[in-house]
Amino acid sequence: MNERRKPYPFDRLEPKWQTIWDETRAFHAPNPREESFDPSKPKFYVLDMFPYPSGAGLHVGHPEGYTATDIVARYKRLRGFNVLHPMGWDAFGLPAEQYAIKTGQHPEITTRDNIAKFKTQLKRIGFSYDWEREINTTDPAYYKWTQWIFLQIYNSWFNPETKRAEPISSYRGDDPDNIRLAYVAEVAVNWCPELGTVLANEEVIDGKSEVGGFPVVRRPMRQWMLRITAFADRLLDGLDDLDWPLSLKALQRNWIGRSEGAEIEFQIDGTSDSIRVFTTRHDTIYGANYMVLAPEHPLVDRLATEDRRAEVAKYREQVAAKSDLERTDLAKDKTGVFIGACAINPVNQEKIPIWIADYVLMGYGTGAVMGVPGHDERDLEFARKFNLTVLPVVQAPGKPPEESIGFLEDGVAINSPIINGLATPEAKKKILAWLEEHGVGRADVRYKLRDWLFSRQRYWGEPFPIVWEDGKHSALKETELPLEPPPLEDFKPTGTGEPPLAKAKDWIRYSDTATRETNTMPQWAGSCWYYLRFCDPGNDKRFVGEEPERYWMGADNDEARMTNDEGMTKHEAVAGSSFVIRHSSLRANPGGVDLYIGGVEHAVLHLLYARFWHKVLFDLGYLSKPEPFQRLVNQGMILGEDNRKMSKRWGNVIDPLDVIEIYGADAFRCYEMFMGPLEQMKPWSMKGVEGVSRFLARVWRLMMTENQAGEWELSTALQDAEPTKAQQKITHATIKKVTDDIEALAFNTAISQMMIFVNAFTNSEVVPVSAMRTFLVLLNPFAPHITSELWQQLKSPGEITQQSWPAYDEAVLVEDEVEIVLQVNGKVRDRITMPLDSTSEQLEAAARANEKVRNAVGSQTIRKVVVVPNKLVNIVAA
RNA sequence: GCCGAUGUGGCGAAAUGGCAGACGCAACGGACUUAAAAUCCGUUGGGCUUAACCGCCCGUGCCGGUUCGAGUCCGGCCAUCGGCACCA
Repeated sequence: MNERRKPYPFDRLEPKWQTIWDETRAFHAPNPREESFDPSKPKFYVLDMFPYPSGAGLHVGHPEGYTATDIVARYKRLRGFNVLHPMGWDAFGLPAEQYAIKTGQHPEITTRDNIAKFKTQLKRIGFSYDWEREINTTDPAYYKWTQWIFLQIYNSWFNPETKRAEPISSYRGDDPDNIRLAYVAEVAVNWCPELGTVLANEEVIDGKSEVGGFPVVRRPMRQWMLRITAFADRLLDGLDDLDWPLSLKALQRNWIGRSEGAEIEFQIDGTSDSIRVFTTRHDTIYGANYMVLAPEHPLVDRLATEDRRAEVAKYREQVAAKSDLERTDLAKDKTGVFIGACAINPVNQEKIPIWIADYVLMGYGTGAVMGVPGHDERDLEFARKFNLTVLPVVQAPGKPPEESIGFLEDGVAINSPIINGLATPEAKKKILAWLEEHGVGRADVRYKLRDWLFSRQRYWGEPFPIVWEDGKHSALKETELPLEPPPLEDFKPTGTGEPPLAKAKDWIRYSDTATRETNTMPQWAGSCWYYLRFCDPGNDKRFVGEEPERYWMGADNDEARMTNDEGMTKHEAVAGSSFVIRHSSLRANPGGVDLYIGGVEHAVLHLLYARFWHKVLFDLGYLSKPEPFQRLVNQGMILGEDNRKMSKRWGNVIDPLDVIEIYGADAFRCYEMFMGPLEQMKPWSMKGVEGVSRFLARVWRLMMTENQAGEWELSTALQDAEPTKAQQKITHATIKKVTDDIEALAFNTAISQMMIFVNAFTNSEVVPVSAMRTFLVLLNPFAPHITSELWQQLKSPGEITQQSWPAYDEAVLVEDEVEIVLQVNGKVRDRITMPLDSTSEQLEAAARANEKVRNAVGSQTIRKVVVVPNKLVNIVAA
């Protein structure tokens, strides 16, 4: 069987150019003070979400985003930018550890092998990364600084006055451990028995672990938490000025889940205890005729009356036995028990019974709600189930009170003495004022966001730089970093919740009286700041040098420091004018990572966590900008040819290296970009790759022909000739279209235009070299290998990677004649050619004289004529 | 239920409110070839009409609106996908 004939020799020239780029450091981005640094060049930081190097190697999803950023990086270099385009490895994580448990091979070895494989594969696609900046989160020289940043967080608190993270030294209270941004707390955590570790809320999907899909149960444990909730408002406000997909901003906003309402205090009848509830509908308080506590609420034990105790205990047991999944699954049917005690409704002094029910969650608000069955679906369901009275207190527009039950929107208050007749917003204000006046309530804001559960019971992660003594934790000294994990033979989780590191008895012992923390950090820790490390990866004095950080992360002018998003939340500031000024100046002065492309799956994980760390480091004065990623784009998923998600199960997985073997890296890159819009989900098609490969082969044959001996040589059609007018026009039109499309990340249409260009030159007897050189530069970011080779074959000066991006001349694009569309009543009747810039009168006259127009108008009267110069004439007749 | 995205040929898709379907795939026809592959040239939304040319009608999920003119803007539905989900 003959070897499949290659349409052009990509198998030779692609490795050739990859070697040249490596050897000439073609894509090294110099830092300030480096010899080759050119201060006159503007910077551009274009970043990929660095991969977890799994054993399976690259799949076609990775290179989609990577190709997009590579095109932008190469394009920006040609436009004279100093481009930071780095790559690295997010290499701590469960798969390597689980593999280690199965095979006994140390995760370090697995990780090293996997990285080597990934790197080879990425290089084979021809990405223009600055490999001198490669980083690896499992490298002690890297995680030294992950640990160091953790200590910054540990040694900080959130000052509610300034709304900033500040060093713990500025705290004047008596128990600093209570207010640290990294703290230890006993909380009901997500415990995954199968994985033997706890997980963050963000890592639990439908009651199952995101990794592996194993069941997760609630279990109280002492764990490290990061106080991300303190930053909820700033994380929310910061989104406004970011150039991110709206859907992604919505995901984060949703996840943070801010709601404004009131906290109201209810006295417990016959005791001095009180219970606070949170509500967003304080205007409905007159309808509150019972109260519900979460079964885990700490006051339940105290408040339950003797005769109800057995019942209460039984219910609490039942609830505790349910997994999260069951608890939400059985959501339809309300359950609960009366605990015997009553509360007093502060507005009317009515005694209302207190229940516990699992539809109230301990984790949100105060773990207690006032039951307003008239205007809350869940409360209504509960009241109906247990035959509690239902009183309408908000009248729906156009409906009588009795039909307003179940009405959830804003209406008019009824059956509510203080606020009767008031529209909901006013009613809320008045009730709140009343509650405040009587000292039983205040305005309050609550979030769905929980503090970040930051410890894991794993081996393959960053150890905490923390020691324990007498039940108290303290930080390691900076000089003791990096703290490396102990060498372990047995990585298995203990199953008890005790971390594997606890098995290393020698390692744990810090001194005669102190022991090391044995938990490790979650996989997300390393990726929270890797984009900063890329700015200065070799620095062993600082996590990132000040000057490289200022240069690459954007702001070396004063304006940025003055216009950060901090100090006041937007919700407060919006009342004053300062917000408007700040808002516009932020927009005018973007910074940070200029373009960040990656999958949407990190919406409420990496992208939220990294923003949080960034803000802490910003507050502490280490960073130039309050936000890390100015512009973010999510690439769409690539499906299998059968339109299903690629998976082994369906046998529809495409291996990029197989594709490159047959069609070459350039064709692979171009096809991934030609498939459709970057952000869109789209199915793979081998036929499509073939089509793009044909296009590149046509580019090749435009300049090269095969001689008798089967060798490629320069085509004789190539000449130092002046391009014809038509050739010039198409060349300039292509420059314009490709330039605009790259800026808009519309790579599919850029490639279409280049296909049109090539089609126009195919079969030309004379192919002007100048037009070809221009074209090669345009195509270079997409297909860097073939264009580099052809550039050299054409004996062009220098390297193609060092050319400047062509400019187009608008004048060349101007036509002397234009086609005018003739419409009658909006329907196209004919097309005529007219001189450019014909007057409206000339166009109208030509239209009226046109035979097809006259036929279409017939005996009707012309009512109106719309003329769009150089475009169309529409005759309105009736 | 809430939030978000998407609906255009046989398929992937184009289209600053102004010629719907660019470009590519597939299909069909032709040239080259002993033949095939490769390559090049052409046709290709649906329908009606015509011997043929010509000519006409319909068409961007559905219904309505704004406009001289709507795939595009507005209102209301439907469907598919993604996220959140007893969040008070």
